[in-house]
Amino acid sequence: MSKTTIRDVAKRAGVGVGTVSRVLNNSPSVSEATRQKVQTAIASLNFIPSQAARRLSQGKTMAIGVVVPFFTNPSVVRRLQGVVSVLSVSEYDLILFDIEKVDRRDMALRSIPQRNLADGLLLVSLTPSDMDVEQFALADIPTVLVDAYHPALNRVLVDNAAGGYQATKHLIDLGHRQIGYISDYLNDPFNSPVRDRFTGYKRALAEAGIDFRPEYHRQGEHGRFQAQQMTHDLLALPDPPTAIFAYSDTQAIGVIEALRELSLSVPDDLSVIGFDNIEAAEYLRITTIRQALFDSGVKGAELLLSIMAAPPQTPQEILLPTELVTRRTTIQHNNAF
Amino acid sequence: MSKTTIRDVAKRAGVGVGTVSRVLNNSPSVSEATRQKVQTAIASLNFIPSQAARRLSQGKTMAIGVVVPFFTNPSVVRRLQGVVSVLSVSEYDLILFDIEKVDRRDMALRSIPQRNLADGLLLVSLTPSDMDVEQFALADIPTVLVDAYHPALNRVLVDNAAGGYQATKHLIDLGHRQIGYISDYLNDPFNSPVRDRFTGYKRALAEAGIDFRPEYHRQGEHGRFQAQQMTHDLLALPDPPTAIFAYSDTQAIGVIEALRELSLSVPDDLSVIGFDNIEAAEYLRITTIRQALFDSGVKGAELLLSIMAAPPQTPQEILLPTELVTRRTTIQHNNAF
DNA sequence: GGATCAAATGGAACCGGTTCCATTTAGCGA
DNA sequence: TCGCTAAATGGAACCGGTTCCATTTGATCC
Repeated sequence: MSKTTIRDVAKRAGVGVGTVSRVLNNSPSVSEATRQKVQTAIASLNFIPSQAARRLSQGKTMAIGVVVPFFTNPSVVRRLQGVVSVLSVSEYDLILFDIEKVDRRDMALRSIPQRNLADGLLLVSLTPSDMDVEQFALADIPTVLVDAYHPALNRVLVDNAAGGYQATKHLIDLGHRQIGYISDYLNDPFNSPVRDRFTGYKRALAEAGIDFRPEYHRQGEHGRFQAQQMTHDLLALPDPPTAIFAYSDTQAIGVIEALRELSLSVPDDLSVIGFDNIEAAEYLRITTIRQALFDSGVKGAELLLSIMAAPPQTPQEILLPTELVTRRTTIQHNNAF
Repeated sequence: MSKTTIRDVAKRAGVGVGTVSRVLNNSPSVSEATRQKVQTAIASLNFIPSQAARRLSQGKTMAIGVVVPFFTNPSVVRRLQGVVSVLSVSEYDLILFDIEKVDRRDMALRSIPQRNLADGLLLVSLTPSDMDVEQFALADIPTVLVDAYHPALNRVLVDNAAGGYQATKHLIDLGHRQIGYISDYLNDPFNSPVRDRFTGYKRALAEAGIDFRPEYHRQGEHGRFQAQQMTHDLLALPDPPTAIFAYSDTQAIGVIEALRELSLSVPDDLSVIGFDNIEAAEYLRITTIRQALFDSGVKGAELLLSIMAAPPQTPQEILLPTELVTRRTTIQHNNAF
């Protein structure tokens, strides 16, 4: 029942509303004696200033909207944790939006800036369309992309092409020449990393003089079970790969489970490399490409805060490196020398 | 630059502000012709109603505050995913608060209802103090606890004592009589599950006529590495346990890593059982106690929404069951029969 | 002692919606 | 055609803060 207002406080303290407001905002131009009187009145009335009223009169929301797709995806969660670690110690509240369905994407992305309930927007692993970007500009809302790209927007990126190259190169260096790639759908317009890693994969193959074999590339919905199925498909090939590069660690886990089903040994029968270095990859000793997931969230949040403080002329870009982490799922291939 | 207001729209459409407001809120008492005029004006001015103003005049925030401790804890994340799955399709926004430090707990819990920026509050794995609860009542803010208990508040609970009993009973049934328990600090006032599971552990021992041996119980900060260390301590005992019950799967992973360091085999040399059934437990084939993590979040969010719609007279309680999931880290103990 | 100026304070106007009451308009029956 | 009621509409007041301008207070200096 916090219906006490600033005017009640003013009356109780025997001062004007402006003075109470000044006390609330630590304005220096209030005498110590008055400040005390007001503080006493606030305490005795159990007064709680209305955030809504403050927001309306100041024209600021003191909130940041964070939009994530598939909140169940572990790498998205890890990035979000980085975002949260920064925002939870900032003066901004974090409003979380989860977009599970593609058809909700457009609606959500359009409605968030419109309702202007946030002073800034952070999109994680989500590529906005040109129309969305236009909306952001119209609403004049500072926006940062994490793990997604748009030329007009500030972004924190991971060098996915380099990562795809590193992964494939690692397998090639181990003597593998038949290397499968299991990934999400390449033609998803909102998922550019899947294409970038594929580019790196093909470049590594080309450099090593290995022809790209389309039948070695399988694509499907992202997920452990789908990857498991695709692995079975790959291994049913007349000339199956000796190593598999999985687009994500989650998918690498699916690959490994498929092999377990077939009583095949990893890495002796087949080498597997993942991507992301999520926690489970460490537990399962999966060789993978580490990308700074948590850090990308941190950097994204920091970038957003700095942009909100001082808007840059041109979109900023932060590029994070990838790194090979060698564990137990990849091994030298015993070529028929 | 969304400085167009409802008055601009009214002028443009040649109607009163009240009528525009009615159109915005789909009031039935507007003629179709007028509605069209207003819609046209809204579209041509690119008008965006201010959420802040609406909130102030309506006295509702249309937001729900969700507070989690240690957002990096996988079981907390899983619960949160359940919460998000419900709220993201509701008409409420989700404001996320993460409390990493204990000293921020009090401040956060007190300030959230105070700033009344949420119509409802959901605390995950976080026990509020009596003083906090008083604040909630004072602010008249509907509150639900998930995985935490307070007599005056609505809650969604897991039967931790039963789970602790099940875990210990399972080990006893396998022939183990020297059973260690690795846990968080028992005296943490805000962590009641740790005590409940301990109670179940002791009850199972007592029923089997096994004396509780204090040296078999180790407690420390929650975490994989801490559990790893405690395992080393336990195994350095003159008469070490043959099985270990870990308070959480995360800690069970630490136990297993310690054993790997000692070149001991799980489960042949030592049986290990965890708690929670997080995803990694499945990958690592860890025997554990399943609790409905995701579902607890779903139930909590649903309960909160229903309470906000119709406040119950007495605090509601939902109790979720636990279930033994047998995998590869526990095995029959070869007793000296 | 009086003039000057800075500090402290009061309070109306404002932020942009919603709501409710007063007023106008339309529809219908006699 | 008049009267009555219901539907549609206009707009002031309000939500509870902030801000800015006008005013009061008090100290300083000549």
